[in-house]
Amino acid sequence: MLFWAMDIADLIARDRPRFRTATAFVEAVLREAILTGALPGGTPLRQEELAAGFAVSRMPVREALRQLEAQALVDFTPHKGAVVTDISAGEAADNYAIRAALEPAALRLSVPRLTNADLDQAEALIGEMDAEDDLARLGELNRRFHLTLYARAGRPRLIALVEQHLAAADRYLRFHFAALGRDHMAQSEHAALLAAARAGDAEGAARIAQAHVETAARNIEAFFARR
Amino acid sequence: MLFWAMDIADLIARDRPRFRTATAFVEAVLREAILTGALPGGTPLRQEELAAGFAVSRMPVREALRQLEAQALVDFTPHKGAVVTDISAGEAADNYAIRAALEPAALRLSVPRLTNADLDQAEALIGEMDAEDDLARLGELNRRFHLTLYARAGRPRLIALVEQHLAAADRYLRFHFAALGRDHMAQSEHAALLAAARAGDAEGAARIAQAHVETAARNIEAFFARR
DNA sequence: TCTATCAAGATTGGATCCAATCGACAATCA
DNA sequence: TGATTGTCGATTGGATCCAATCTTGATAGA
Repeated sequence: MLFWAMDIADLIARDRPRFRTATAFVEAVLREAILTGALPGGTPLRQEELAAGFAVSRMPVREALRQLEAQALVDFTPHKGAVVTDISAGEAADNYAIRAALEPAALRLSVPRLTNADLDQAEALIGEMDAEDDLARLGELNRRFHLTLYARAGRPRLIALVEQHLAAADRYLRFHFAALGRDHMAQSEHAALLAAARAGDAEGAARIAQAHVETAARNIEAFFARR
Repeated sequence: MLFWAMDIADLIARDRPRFRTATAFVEAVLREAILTGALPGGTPLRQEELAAGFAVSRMPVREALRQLEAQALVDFTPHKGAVVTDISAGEAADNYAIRAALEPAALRLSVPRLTNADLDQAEALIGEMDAEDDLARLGELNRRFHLTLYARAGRPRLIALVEQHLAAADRYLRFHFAALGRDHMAQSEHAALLAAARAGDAEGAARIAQAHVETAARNIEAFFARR
């Protein structure tokens, strides 16, 4: 049977129609499962097992796995199969190095063009984060807050890259929160980031964002060192 | 028939054994063809045609196309097929924005740990570029020069991202060189970059690299504006 | 006891076949 | 005449089957 075998029937009934092809559906569900931690790093992904779980043949599964491989979410070895990429200290360091470079760049482009509606939405998201306790929701809100501030960068590929790495970082944050509880420091940094954005200070916002990511990187690094 | 139908037989005989699977082979050849411009942007990629050209079934072709899609080298539309991503001004701007952010970051990590052998190799590559006239070779040398300086960053995913976008940039550079001829300015910037690296000045190298990428971005932008 | 070899089962890679979808063009109706 | 519908060819999506490869465990030999 499958890990979330009980929910999969509902999932198919609910979400499958939203996708044009079975490949797209399988890919979306697997990515979600990996990013939320439902499929932990190191889990082997047997094609036949997944195909049975999704009630499709092995082929859409194979194509979905290929795409996940290109997103560095699974490791593919010829004739051995796919394994969920495990979250090592090295992987985390890479992720944060990339984000520390990309997110300030996105802000420099986006901040001067943000509308009041964008800024209000970002502020609302900070409020929601204060009230939210569920980790999965918190990660989602955090991502949406940051992406709202990057929305006007006008560089779709750049933003897609940021989004991808932001989502991957949720896997580390899960550890982080589990170890540290709620991160009040991050919330005050979010407020500072929003204030800079509202003031139209792109350079200041970029600096805060870089420091924000680097702080998170140090936290995770310390966590891995203790473990 | 296939675009490079005459060479494909030799290619199979020579390079196919170097790959464990047909999928990997097809993917490598297609990527090379796209990046070198042999397959220009907008070219539709029919699965059956490619399969016949590579003397395989449609399945490895499909898997290869999925991976190329995740690398933004082809656009995939359900039930319509794959098309080589065309090089627009927007795509180029994205590429350069990403590189302008990532390459300085790579240098800050790598420069302090470069060995004399690394630096000598980079210098040798500059010499080779002076002597080389073939555009394809020039792009390859340019890429190797930059990657040599990033080699000690110790962030494999970051470097892989840089490598991928550096390779994609060759498609724009092809236009650039075609329009402008050899770029002497870039060569002197390479020399300045190497000098900073030799002096152990990571920050200075990062600044030069960022300016280097931004200059290239402006050149390409101007080219697209004229066209 | 340790190592090497080999055979069987499991699992993936690749080929072929069928179904679903799209595009274009012709036919029909307002 | 113009819009709509329907049909056919082309092309992709998905299922099933076979081949190639890996893993595991048993067996033989030193």
